[in-house]
Amino acid sequence: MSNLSGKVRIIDIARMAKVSPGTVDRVLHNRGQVSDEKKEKILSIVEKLHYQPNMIARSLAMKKKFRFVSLLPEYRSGEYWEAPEKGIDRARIEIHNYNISVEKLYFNQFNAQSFIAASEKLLNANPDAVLIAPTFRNEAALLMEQLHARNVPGVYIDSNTEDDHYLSYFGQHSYQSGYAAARLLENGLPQGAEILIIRTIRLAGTSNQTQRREEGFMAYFQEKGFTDKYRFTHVKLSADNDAENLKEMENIFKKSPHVGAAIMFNSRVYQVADILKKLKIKGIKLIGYDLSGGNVPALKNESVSFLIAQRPEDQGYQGIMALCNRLVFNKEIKRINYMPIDILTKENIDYYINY
Amino acid sequence: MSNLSGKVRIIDIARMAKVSPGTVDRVLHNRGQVSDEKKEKILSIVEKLHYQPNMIARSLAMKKKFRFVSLLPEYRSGEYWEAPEKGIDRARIEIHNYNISVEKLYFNQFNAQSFIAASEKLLNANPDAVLIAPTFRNEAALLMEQLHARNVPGVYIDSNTEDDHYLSYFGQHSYQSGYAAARLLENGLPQGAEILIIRTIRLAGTSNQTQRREEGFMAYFQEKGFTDKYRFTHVKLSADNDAENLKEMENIFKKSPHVGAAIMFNSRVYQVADILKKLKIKGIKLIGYDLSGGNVPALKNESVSFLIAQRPEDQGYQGIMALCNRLVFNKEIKRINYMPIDILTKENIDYYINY
DNA sequence: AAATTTTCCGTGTGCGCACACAGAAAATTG
DNA sequence: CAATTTTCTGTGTGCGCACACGGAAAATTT
Repeated sequence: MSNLSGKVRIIDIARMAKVSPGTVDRVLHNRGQVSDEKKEKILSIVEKLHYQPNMIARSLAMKKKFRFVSLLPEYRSGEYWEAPEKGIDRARIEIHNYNISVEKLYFNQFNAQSFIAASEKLLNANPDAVLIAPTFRNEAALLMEQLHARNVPGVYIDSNTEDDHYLSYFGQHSYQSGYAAARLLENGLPQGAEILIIRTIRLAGTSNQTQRREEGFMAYFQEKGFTDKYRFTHVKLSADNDAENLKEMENIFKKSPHVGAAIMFNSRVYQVADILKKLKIKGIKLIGYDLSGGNVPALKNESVSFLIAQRPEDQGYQGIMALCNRLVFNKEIKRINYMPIDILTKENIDYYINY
Repeated sequence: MSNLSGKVRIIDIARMAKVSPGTVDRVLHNRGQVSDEKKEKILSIVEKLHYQPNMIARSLAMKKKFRFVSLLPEYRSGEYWEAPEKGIDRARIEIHNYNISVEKLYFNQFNAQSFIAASEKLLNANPDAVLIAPTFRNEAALLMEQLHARNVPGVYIDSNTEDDHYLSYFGQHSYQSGYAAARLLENGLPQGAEILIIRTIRLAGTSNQTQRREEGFMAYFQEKGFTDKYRFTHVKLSADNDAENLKEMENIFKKSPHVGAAIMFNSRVYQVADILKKLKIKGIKLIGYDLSGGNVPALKNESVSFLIAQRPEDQGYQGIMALCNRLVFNKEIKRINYMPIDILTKENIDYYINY
């Protein structure tokens, strides 16, 4: 080669194959119009020299503009879904010079109809790639199928569906995270203690995510043969009626003096912490999920013992980057990407915030 | 603007300021040779339009080659220092098209002289930026000072020194990680239990890293007023004499029947797990650091309860990327970057490996 | 065998920027 | 005021690649 950096360029290959750069280009992009003879010669040289296209130059030259669209639940400041969006923005800034734009669409996570409406908008936007939080699984699968038919790659974050039309998934192994939570909860718990499993009643039904977590949680005790060692009580709280929730919890503690721990599989364990505080009940080991909203102060003031987190910002970031790697850099993308199951305590949480 | 993407280019600014692109270039790079009048006009337009140079195009055009050099301890496969190097390699591949090369130098982490020798090699290599694991703090600080005098930015990973000539640091808050470990160890431990604090004797003396961890660990018990609640026993093990270590531990357990937990602040807790297994001692809560070597199987077979990890791969990756961002993209770099204090158990470790 | 179509291939241009060079304008000198 | 120096500014080239265009060579048709 005659270039300084020692990197193989198209023109190097062209010269070695005694053809023009244009011909090499045609081979590399599979655009045909090349005789088999020259094609094979070029490919063998590409192989031998381990040619790697200079992505910098490629993206500078590329005329094509990519349009990414994300579809996430609406949120208010401090809520869970702020984090994935932050990750998406970080990715956007990083890749916007590759002629990639990222638009955002939102739906109401308690209203399937709004998801459907947003889906339509998304399809009309004619995206080159999409990132979806499939809160409504069936509707999401339907959308993904349509995208697949149009050859538009899509990634899921947070949870995935059972259809196999998506390019990639970034999220937690919900079952295993419940299993890990069980271990933390059980550690040091006295025999015969009562464990509260608290759910929030929702119009839309229990999410698949929290359900799998609960399954994993229970599996721990079953596998260890601890189902008789503790008492499990299921509690249902309203999503909005605080007064009623207070009464409900008061009743439970009246009936059960041996409650040792409680767990909540969604991101609102701080509400339970609040209730316990109001009832002046102490010494209950509380475990919840995610860094959102009131959970951080609750962990810091020790009313919550552990939080299980799932790197939501990374999910957004990596989801977008996967699409970029696929479309722009033509890389292979791993299909299932489980995020680490982060265990947060008062003592280490500071190093997870804004990391 | 007349370009499609809506991005401001140098030529757009030139046209608006009624000058040539070359003049704008001179202003942007502070190369002088521009009249104050035009300079100010150009700068005001740059400001108003929020001009952001296209880094893609810049790096394609840039003639300058950057030479990064890393200085890490030598290691054998599976050992701790394999991870940072993996991160460095990942960064290297990602940035090699920006005309950045990364060379690696090594030293023997038990021999200060080898660090000094490697330092000399490093300086002779005339690097544009360096990444250093300052195992030998004084020697590292000296090296950093010389680099600083030559205007060569350097980052520390793993631990840092007290000099202030480094650009940035990526590593764990050792003290706090010891504090967090204490919390995990104490949870569920019965009153009066004995806690073993195990060190490895080293010729080079205790590393600053493990010392700070131990300080944080002890601080937890002091702050909580638990110093009398438990008994603390310090144990010293040889770095190589397994037979002697076995005898030493056997003696300890003969004398102390109430050992409830043990902690080791370096990455070799699996050795203690081995010893306990040979002595057929069970029910001891063992806590250690890092995912290296035998620690992973020890955690998985439950002979170790918790491992504290510090994302060594990320340290290497982010360290190199920081240098790249500083030199190539001229970005501001955060000086102190504490890595999350990851808490690993049998239940979540799988999702940290190869993440 | 000439005309037409199809297959194949080389050349040229531009992406946005850095940087070299030449040349114009202004300032200084004699 | 001409000659020289200094200050300033515009033009041109290339980084490695994608892609359009035009045209040569071969294959096919008339």
